[in-house]
Amino acid sequence: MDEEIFRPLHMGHCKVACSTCNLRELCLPVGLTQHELEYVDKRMVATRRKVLRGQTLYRSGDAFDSVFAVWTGFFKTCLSSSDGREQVTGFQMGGELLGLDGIGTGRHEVDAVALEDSQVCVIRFADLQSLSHEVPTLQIQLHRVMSREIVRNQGVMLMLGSMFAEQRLAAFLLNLSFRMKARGFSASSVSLRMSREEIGSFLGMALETVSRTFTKFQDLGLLFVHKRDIRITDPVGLQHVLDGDGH
Amino acid sequence: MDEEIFRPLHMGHCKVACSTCNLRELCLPVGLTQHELEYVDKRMVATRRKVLRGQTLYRSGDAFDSVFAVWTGFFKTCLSSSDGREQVTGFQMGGELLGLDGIGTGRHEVDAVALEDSQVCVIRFADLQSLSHEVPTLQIQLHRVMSREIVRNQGVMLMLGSMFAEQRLAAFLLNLSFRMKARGFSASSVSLRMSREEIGSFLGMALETVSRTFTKFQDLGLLFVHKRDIRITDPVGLQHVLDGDGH
DNA sequence: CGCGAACTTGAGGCGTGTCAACCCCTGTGG
DNA sequence: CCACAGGGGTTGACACGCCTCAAGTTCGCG
Repeated sequence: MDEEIFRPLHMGHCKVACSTCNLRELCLPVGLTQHELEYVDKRMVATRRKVLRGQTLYRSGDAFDSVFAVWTGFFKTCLSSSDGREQVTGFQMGGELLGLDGIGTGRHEVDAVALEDSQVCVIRFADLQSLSHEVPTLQIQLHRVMSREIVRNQGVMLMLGSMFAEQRLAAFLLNLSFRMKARGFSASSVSLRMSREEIGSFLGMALETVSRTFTKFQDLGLLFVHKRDIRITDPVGLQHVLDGDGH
Repeated sequence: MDEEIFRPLHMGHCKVACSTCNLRELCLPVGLTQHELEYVDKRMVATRRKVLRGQTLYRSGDAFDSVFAVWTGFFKTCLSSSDGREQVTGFQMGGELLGLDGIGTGRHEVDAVALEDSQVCVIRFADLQSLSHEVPTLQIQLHRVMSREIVRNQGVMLMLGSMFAEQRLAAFLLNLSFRMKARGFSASSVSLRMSREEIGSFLGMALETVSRTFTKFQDLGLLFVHKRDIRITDPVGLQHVLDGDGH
């Protein structure tokens, strides 16, 4: 495959330093002291891996031995059932962890696919576990991340179980906007990295409904849509849609 | 309140022993050696708490300091959004853990309500964390439990996002049946502890649709319904419904 | 005995999925 | 350089699954 040509760019074994990473306040080591960070740098063997757009970071069924922190780029995770139904279960951006699904069984339970050229920090889970013995803050932080993932997924369940299409899309956009803002990007100007189909799968609706709802939001003056570029002009209005004002 | 009368029965400070618990192979300490189990008994201060039917074990917003293992009985967890929508996010039975949602923020994010008179083991999370330093198997096990919770929730997302009402109810019943069987109960004779409304909330459908689907399953010869007693006569047929055979 | 909660069943309407046509953009190969 | 194919997106017409509303039943309990 052509990708072999790019191997030198993969930086497959480049050493990673959390202490100097600009995502450290959003990522696993949140709240660690400088001293702890440097200790983690020394002890945790994390390498970096490049994943090109469309490539999978891991697949359902792959043996689990590492978790991955998104450094640059954008991912989706999706779960496929035996009969071919597919559900996007989340989108991950800088500082977010991938692969926690594999801990339970020792095998990954979902696919993780890059939606744009991306780089992840590869963290061997055995290392993380043993290191968290020595750095209690790190252990606490790992537990927090996992717990938040549980809560986040329950929020998605609320969305899928009890909202209309408009509310779901509003929730999705506001969430995306919030996360972009936390990473220093504009909260109003969102560039979607995923297709209408992927949004629809995540939100439990047909891609046509996603498209229609975008145009409806535009007609309502809440945002401007141009392909995958969204400019949110009325976040408060979007919040009202989410809150169900008008139903 | 009358419940004060029953205080002596609450066994609020009764010492709990994992090593002699008949749920130990389903609960947090799965896979620990006898020696490790006894060590856990000595070091982990777990007490037992009784929760009567309809009472809450904890509420969203409560300070988090413990996780709970269901010993006897049956619970639901539900998430309520600001505008009063409510979503049941799960049902928990013997050996399953409650309260993991609170780790991330230090406050519980959902309500946990007993659906029948129940007893839980109260495990102070700080104890669990420090003990897991000394018993690596325990730490691994905790991580597994949390990971499985994440995967389970993603399965629910698949259900809510891409299945018809019949498939959802089939999935729900088969899952319940499976878990009952794992606890030594009959897989075919299931006694529901929750109302149609609670099932509907969990499955993202109206209670009337739950009711109608039950009768439809009965008409198809898949099961017998009598109020909350379900007798599954054709689990394979139910599985076919779940798999979407016929759509 | 009567009340209310839980459940069932029916009728009708609404939200959204499905199917199809069409447009736009990009990449490819003649 | 243009023709063409293909993927992604939009829009419309229609169908259908499920929600809503309402009435009726059963059961447990005061």
